[in-house]
Amino acid sequence: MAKRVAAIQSTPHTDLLGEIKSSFRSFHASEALIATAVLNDPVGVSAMKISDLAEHSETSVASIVRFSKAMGFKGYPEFRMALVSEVSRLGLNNKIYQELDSGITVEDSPAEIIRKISAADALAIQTTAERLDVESFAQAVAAWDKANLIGIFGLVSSGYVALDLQLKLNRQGKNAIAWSDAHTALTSVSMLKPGDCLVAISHSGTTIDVVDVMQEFKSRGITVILITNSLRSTATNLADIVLHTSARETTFRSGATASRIAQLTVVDCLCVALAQRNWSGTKSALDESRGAIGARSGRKAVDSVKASTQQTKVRSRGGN
Amino acid sequence: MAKRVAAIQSTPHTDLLGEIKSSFRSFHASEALIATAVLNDPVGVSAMKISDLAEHSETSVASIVRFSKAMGFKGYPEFRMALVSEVSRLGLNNKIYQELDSGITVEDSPAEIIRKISAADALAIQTTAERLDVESFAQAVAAWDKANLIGIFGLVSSGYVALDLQLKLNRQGKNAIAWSDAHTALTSVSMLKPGDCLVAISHSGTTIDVVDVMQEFKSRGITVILITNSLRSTATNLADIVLHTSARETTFRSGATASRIAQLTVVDCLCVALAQRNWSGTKSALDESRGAIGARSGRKAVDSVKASTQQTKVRSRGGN
DNA sequence: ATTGCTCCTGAAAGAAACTTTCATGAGCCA
DNA sequence: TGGCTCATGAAAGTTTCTTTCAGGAGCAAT
Repeated sequence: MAKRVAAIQSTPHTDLLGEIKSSFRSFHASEALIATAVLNDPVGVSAMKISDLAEHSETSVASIVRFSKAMGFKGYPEFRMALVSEVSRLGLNNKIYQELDSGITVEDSPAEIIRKISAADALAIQTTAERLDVESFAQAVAAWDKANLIGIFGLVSSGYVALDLQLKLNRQGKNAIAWSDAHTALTSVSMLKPGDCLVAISHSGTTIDVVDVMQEFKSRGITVILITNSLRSTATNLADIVLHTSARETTFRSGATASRIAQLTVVDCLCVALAQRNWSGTKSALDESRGAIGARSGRKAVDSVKASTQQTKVRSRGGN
Repeated sequence: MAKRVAAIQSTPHTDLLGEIKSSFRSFHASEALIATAVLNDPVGVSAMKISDLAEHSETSVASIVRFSKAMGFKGYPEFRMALVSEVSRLGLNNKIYQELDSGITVEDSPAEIIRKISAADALAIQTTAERLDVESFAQAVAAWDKANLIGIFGLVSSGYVALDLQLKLNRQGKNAIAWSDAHTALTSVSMLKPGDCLVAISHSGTTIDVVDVMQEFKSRGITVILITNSLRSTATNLADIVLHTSARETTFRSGATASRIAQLTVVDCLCVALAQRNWSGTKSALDESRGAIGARSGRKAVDSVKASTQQTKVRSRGGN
């Protein structure tokens, strides 16, 4: 038996019922009885305590404990948990990940709207992460690290990402400034010197203002980094380093939110990578800014529940 | 408490975590601690025996039994089974989730940083969507629809989300205005009349400026909608409608980006739901704003690649 | 066929997990 | 301030699970 146990124990029980089925030949009499009971009615068994199952399968509690251990579990409760999990998983995993492209219709309920949009957003992040060119990513971080000042340019929605990026960089003590319109950006062009960076953010990569700004900065020897969804556009041709987002827009989504969320993720990754690069230097700057905020937000309205709740959260963070 | 129990018992626990979240306001201190522990780490809790959970949540085993019964179960084992089932159904127990709390270390490669952060962001969206209270969501949409003017308030990072929301609402012809500091917001308070809405966006729900602004607007009979990550705070007690985001912050992420991404998703869902409500009316407004942008961005630099890119985008927008 | 061995099996003792009870003390209203 | 209600955790009580142990079936060798 020892061999069987070892073999099964190594697997993480992703297909418990299948395992039971395939091990069936090697079961002893009482084990076979138990296995049969489980396979015949997994849902029913998953609701039974050990003594019920013993009676139901016409064996004994001891045999069930042995059976559970033979299947690689610590005891019956663990086996039962896995069975519950399996039953639940199999019960519902039919209708998941379809319909991403189906868009939103007039008949969709609020719950459906939430599900569809969040799926689109999550997918945008995942595909962006998968397809992001690590080489370019590393180059961008290096360029930032080298720069004395980082200029950031984005229009409308992308402008909010630009502001966000400025905030993040400033927070770790990096000199950065965001512009949300071409005129301001062009007026400020002499602030940046060769060796500095311009980060341009544009979903389409074709908006004329973005192209104009990139051109002007590039002509002055400034490294131009572009964050865009387009694989090939006027802007991508112009940029020194291109970071692609991968977001599809769905019906009824004028605001290109999936795209902006993907941009935020890219920006976030870059900032963390930069921070990591200067780990020790960053830590103190972060702490300083946190301290400044904490002092203000904690002034009143701290009841005991909230305080202890927060504490729990902190602990669970570090815990596992 | 009996009333609460009865209400919950009638449901078959198809969305346990959502139930916990939406009942949160009615929980007592120790119940809130337990709920927080469960929501913060459902997978971890589902593996705990009652005494472990008591210790982890800093309460007692007795409180956990009471909590389980309050949620409509016979006892803790039944509650735990349901939690296991839920976790398995949602697929939360796969490896992406497990890695979340590992944080980012000095040794992580750029590829690892990208993977970890994108996983955290995607998860924030998914859990937020899963746990968002549909009832509150629908109420918020209805309140927006009714309002003549929607005020929006958020500080710093949340301020960008506020601006974004304003943009989205304006785009569909809805009168809305965003404020990024308390002084401006309070100065403008008389712009809103009873029946109008204030949307407050705050990750923690404790920042004093946010609370002040909410209080002032509420006292004037304005419906206050709050988007926050905190389950219970001064702000949640004050708000008429609370929409919860579910984002955990990881090491080295001062900017609370996962939280902001979750906020954006919520905002996006709300806007789409509102747009859907006024389908015909919206369509023309969207077309108008698209027309205005198109005219500008098409002015020059139209190579064939870019043109086809844009066409693809337009098609995908209108197409599905 | 009988002996002796192995190893499965279930009963019961022992351990662990869970539930109930009850005293305490915090919060609230008069 | 006093009396009330009610949430809370410690500990006793109950249920559920695990381990131990003795009985006995199967099998091989003599």
